[in-house]
Amino acid sequence: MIRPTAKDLAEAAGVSLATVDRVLNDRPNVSARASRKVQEAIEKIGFVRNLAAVALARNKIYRFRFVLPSKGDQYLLELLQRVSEASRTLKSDLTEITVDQIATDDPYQLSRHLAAIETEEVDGVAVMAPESPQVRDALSRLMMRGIHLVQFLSGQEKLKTADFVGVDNFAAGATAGRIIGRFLGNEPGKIMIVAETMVARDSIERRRGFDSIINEQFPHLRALPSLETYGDQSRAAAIIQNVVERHHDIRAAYVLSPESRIPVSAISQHADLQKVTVVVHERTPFSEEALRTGRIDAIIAQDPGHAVRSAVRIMRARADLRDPIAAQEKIRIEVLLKENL
Amino acid sequence: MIRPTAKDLAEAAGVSLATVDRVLNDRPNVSARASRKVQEAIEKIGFVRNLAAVALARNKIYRFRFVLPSKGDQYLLELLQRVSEASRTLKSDLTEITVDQIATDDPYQLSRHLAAIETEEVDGVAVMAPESPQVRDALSRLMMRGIHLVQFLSGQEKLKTADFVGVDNFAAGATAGRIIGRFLGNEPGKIMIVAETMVARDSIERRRGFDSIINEQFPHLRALPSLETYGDQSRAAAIIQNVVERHHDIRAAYVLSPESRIPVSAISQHADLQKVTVVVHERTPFSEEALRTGRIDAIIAQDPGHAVRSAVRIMRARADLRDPIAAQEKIRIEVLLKENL
DNA sequence: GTATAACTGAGGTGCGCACCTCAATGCAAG
DNA sequence: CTTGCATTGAGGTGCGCACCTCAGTTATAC
Repeated sequence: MIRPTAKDLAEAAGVSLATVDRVLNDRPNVSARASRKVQEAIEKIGFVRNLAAVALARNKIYRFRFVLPSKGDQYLLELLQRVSEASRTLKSDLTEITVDQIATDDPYQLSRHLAAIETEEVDGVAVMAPESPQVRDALSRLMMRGIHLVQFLSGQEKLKTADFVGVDNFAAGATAGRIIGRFLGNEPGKIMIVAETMVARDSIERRRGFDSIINEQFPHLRALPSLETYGDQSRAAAIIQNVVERHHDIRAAYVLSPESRIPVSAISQHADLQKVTVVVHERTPFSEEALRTGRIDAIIAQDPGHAVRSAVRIMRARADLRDPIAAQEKIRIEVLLKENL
Repeated sequence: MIRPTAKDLAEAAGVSLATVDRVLNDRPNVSARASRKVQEAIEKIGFVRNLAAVALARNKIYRFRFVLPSKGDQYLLELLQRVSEASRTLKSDLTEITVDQIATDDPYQLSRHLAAIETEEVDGVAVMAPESPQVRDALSRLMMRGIHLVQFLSGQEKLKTADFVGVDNFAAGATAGRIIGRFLGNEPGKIMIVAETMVARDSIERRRGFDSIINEQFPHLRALPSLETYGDQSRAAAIIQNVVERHHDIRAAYVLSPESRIPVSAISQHADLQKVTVVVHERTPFSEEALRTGRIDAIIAQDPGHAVRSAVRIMRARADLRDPIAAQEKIRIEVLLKENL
């Protein structure tokens, strides 16, 4: 037999096609005995469902939605591009992807937006938004309405019943710590730490991971308190100037936020910081170029293309009531140097 | 219109379904005018083929084959597992994957094996085998017989018409060089380099990449001539002992080969090499454990799971006469530290 | 025992497309 | 004009499965 079909399966199991269908699709009104006979026959003849036929017969269009921030810099742009790429590629797979750009830092607005998503119009939602109790509740309600949720690349407390796509930020921070610690060697010194804002849970976790490694493994180094740029170029220059004046042995800088353009520009322009080792997060056109030209020394990244595709695969699996393949969906913490860009 | 079908397309283009079919599948006997009308209608109504229906109608089973070495250590095992995983997952996608394990280091045997592959029984072949003129010819002949070839993770000269899955080994070596160079700091010292054999093109390219970085960027370090273990534990211990006796300032070790168990064990056991920085290639249960326990300092890796899935996607695309999505198929050179394992 | 619920089988339809046949039309060369 | 070939349309079949209906059967409760 070339490739057994459901009909062959029915024959092998000694039941009718209708019963095979009931078993395969978990429909009610099947006796334990019939179910067992079908299961055994599946093993015996090596029946494997033809997913193409399933998809065609179901004739279901999967509708997934990405909820992303409305403002950001290059990293957000990168992400949007990856989503629209995936959207194009997956159209032929009966999958339609839409993007909502929301002021995700306004919990009220975000919650309202999530509440307005209709169960009928969407099978899964991937949300990238900062932590807040209100948002967490809105996400829970979303799931209770039967919409599959993916917490996407963002620093929310993990909801037990939701899937998560992204890296462990504590580990990412620890990785940055290891890199900086090893790159600096044995001489003592201080490490400047810069973030857009320390309200973001991502940054907090990275900072904790970073500190844990520096304190344990590199006690001769000292990580300074986090500076916050609030995404403002001149403020960044000012606070960095201030720190440099107060500390004369700054040997490294670690940028916690995914958008590194503003802090790195400020650092590069400061005369006293030409020789510091700089580590940032996320690959963007800016950080890539900075790594090439030596303005920074390493990037800790998570591939946004992988992340998007992974989120879609997970939502797709959930929509089909399957479990995602965990091993395949793990997003790696990448360490990028000039040589492996 | 929910989702336009070929019938809708025919209507919009003002032609028959038969002509639409001819255009969509590049069949002969279509006038330029008809073809243009269909193309325009595709744009106009946003027609996208339903791949599930295509797959079902074609009812074609894709048969792909991996040709892998018959002997190896943990890295080979890892690879075999990933292939069999993919094989299981893809059965429902009408894709059957088989594995041939051949003494790939015997060009004659390998060539004969490749020559024996029938066009009828296989749509694509992924070959992992070392360089040799005879093998290269056999691969060319394979392609001329219409079988799609993927050069898989191996150090062959790239054939222009074949696809390649794997990393740039020169860059991988350079990355190792950068890591070791930065980890060692400014003090001068020597770097021991170990390989199973330097006949393998992978090792040669890595060595070249490594040297280029060390020589240019870290001139105070010196990379010693490559040692060859030939996969023999006692020989490894002996040659390493020999090198240690002749050089008293060895500060790092770099293992070129994918199988690192034997050289790293020898290094760990040597009293004078307890503090050297060790960098190896490929993640295996052994190298992972060694990184965790601090016996090695970094792993330069390429994810075998990704590689396998990528090879399959490429063979699938070629079998459908599509082009693979290059951006998605690029295998990254990963830098693994204890923190981002 | 009977009433009821739980199960089972037979059969049909349709998903969107590939692939095939056959007849009909157009067009150019001679 | 005829011959021959390229082009086009109409129509049909089948891929493997989901989903539906309805009649018939078996187990269970009372």
